[in-house]
Amino acid sequence: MNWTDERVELLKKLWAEGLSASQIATQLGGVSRNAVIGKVHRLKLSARGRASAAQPRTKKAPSVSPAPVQKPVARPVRSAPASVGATALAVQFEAQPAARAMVHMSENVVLPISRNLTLIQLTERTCKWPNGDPLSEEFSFCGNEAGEAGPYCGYHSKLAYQPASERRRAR
DNA sequence: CCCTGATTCGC
DNA sequence: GCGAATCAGG
Repeated sequence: MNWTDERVELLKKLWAEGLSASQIATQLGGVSRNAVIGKVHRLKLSARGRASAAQPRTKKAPSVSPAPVQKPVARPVRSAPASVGATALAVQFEAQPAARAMVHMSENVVLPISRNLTLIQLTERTCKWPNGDPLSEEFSFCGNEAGEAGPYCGYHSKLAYQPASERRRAR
């Protein structure tokens, strides 16, 4: 990939918006974050808007208290393979408002404070539970730290539907 | 270990 | 000019 005017413009824009070099790299595609940083320097853009200051990096969700949290959801029924996708979807949309409610309830109350990442911000270790309507502007992914077992954080892995074919199989 | 940007230097 | 490797740091 070469630095076309277009790509340079996009780079400038995203850099000004405060995205990290790696995020910009994944958006541009075909370049590494090193390449982005190198280019940024050659363009003498290093300063970057001064405004926002330091790094927003991981704010940890308030520490987990063992407080018994009720599962906000109806569980998917075990059979009906055909409707399974729909069932999972239903769970998702039912769970979400409940989860929000939980956050606002009291400070003792626990979990799902999502980092609300966009698709491109996901890594192999961020929870990929979707938040909200995929067609809306606010659509995001949970983004909390995913467990070693799967693509979701501890909380969402309990809500996620696991296809039988992936429940116990390598290869 | 995850991530960040900065710098160096062979190409 | 480019960017991988490396460094320094949160």
